[in-house]
Amino acid sequence: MSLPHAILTALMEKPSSGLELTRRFDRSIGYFWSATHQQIYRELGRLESEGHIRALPSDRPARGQKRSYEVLPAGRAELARWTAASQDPKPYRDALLLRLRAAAVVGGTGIEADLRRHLDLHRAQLAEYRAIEERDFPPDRVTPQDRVRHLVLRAGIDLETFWTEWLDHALTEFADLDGTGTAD
Amino acid sequence: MSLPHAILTALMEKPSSGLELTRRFDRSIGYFWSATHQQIYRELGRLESEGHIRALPSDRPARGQKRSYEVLPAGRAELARWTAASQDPKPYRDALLLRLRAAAVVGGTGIEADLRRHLDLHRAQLAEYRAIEERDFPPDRVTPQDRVRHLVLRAGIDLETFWTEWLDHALTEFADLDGTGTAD
DNA sequence: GGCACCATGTAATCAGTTACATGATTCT
DNA sequence: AGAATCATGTAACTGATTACATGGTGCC
Repeated sequence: MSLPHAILTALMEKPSSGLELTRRFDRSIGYFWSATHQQIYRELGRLESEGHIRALPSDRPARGQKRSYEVLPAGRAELARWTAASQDPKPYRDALLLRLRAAAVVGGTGIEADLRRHLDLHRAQLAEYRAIEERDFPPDRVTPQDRVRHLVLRAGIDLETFWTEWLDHALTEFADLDGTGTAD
Repeated sequence: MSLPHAILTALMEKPSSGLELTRRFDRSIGYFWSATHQQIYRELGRLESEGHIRALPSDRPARGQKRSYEVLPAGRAELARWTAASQDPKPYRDALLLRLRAAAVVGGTGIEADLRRHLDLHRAQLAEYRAIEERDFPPDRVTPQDRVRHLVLRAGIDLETFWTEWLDHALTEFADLDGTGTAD
């Protein structure tokens, strides 16, 4: 039950239409909570019917017409409640690690090319995060809000750093294995 | 489409019944691909009807009776195919980072207790992984299979290390903020 | 017989993905 | 008028979660 709260957060930061939200989910928010436009429109409908958000009065309701939303007090209260509530971490799932374990059991080195591809993707993501850090978080002018946001970005940077290092290490291991034989 | 392959991998390592698989998913495999017994039984049925696995001949089919499965050649081939196929990484989702961003916008420190709880959980997981590393991966006797498995375990250890460090850092940031005021 | 535990399932629901549909606006 | 793009949706499906149901075995 996180998507509605992701949308509430985004709308608190700045009232937006569905498409604008979609674009923002492709950038900042999507870095840790991705969503497609279909999900977003469906959820905007729910949030409105629950009284958590409302369309800006200036926007008349019509298909193909832009409709921007803002958060109502009830929505803000719900967001604060959810933020403070205790939540168990979701069970972790990682297809790449699973595939590596599978590769160990079927004895395949066919996964190597994809490891390299993932390494490139993570390197690119890391570079993007670092660019954001330089642009948006200069050492001076740090409000409490800025510090929390920087903390979140730091998690992204450190995670991508971990993956690039791990994949790099994995690839050298595989290079070794190819030399000594991998068949079961 | 990873659960069937997770089950195939587990069954390749050792033929098992549904409940035994469930227990193994609570331990080793579940560390990067969790599944409940309901999912597992459903998937075992599918895999059997597709001819990827079969019940061991010794087990007669009856409700409440143990039924162990083994992987057939077709299942092994499917697993090898899937292992070598290219797959895009799934979009990342992390509720805790989302909540932190939400906290920044509603100005709440109520999330602190849960950060501490998550820190404890990650510390415990890290300790468990390290224990497994010491028990199952002594420096000597390293077959290629062992090296790949160690690599996977290393990913788990490094990820948990990252989270404990990050959460620790986050908590000190929050301690600072409480001193200077966090309200928006 | 009653209870705990082993073992296998069914059903309902929910969140996320994929494919497709439709209207409005702007540019040529 | 046609094409591109902006903008909002519908529908079908898949995977995962939650709650519940049922039978079997061993033990007291």
